Amino acid sequence: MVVETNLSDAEVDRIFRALADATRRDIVERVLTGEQSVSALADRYDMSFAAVQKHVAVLERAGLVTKQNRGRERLVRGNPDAIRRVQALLDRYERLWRARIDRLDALLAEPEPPSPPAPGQE
Amino acid sequence: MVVETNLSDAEVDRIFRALADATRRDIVERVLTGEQSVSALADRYDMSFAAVQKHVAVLERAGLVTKQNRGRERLVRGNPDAIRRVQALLDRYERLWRARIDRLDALLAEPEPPSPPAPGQE
DNA sequence: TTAACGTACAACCAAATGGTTGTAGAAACT
DNA sequence: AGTTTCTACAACCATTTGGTTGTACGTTAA
Repeated sequence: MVVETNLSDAEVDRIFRALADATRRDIVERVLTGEQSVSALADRYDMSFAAVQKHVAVLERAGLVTKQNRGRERLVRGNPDAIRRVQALLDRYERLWRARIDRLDALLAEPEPPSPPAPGQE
Repeated sequence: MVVETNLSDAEVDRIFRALADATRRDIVERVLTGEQSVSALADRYDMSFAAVQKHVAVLERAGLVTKQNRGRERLVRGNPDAIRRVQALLDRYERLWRARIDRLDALLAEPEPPSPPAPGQE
């Protein structure tokens, strides 16, 4: 499965920043397990309703959660696409590192010492 | 391959916060591809040396890069372990979401309509 | 209709962030 | 020795962040 990675720097900024807070990560876990209203979420944390509301807003701006109106409630649910996009980013980082290790391994396997060889004139 | 996930909230905070900046993500890419001195990195960005130095310090505190002394230079290199740990975190999130989808699918597959059944008194 | 609930939003505050300049020290070059 | 290079770090500043309280409004319940 190929995941789209067309994310601007600012979008990636918002996603990582949103995940850089334990309360927000906990909210993401809860609403991935099952959707919950903002006040149901707020009951679980030792802070004001408005503070939790702000955290949800940060997650929403980052695209990590969506809100849906039901009566007077706002149901918050997780957005798995955003999570996959971040995973794709980190996969890319790991591939870059792996390519570097492979290059170093190739160098170590060479019989030649670190003399710059001016290649193509063997 | 099983990746250790014994990270405190504060450590995860630092990792995500470190990645929530385009300059720092670019630095991570560069030093994963190959180690570079701080001043070599600073030449590539339109900001002061001290600013780049701060960015490297943020990455180092998050464990995403390490620094090694070579003469008067500090060689910065990426730490792939940290990247794998974040991937493991996101994998966990995605598994949570998948479990939720499976549950919803199971509900939809049930023949019963959404009548709250007062279970055990059929 | 009135009261209670769930939410939105503004105003405010302390602390952290991301940048700057300046000073200073250790290592390398002439 | 003197100078340049690379780094470290302090001080400062504007903006953002993460929390608070208070007010207002739509929705549900009595």
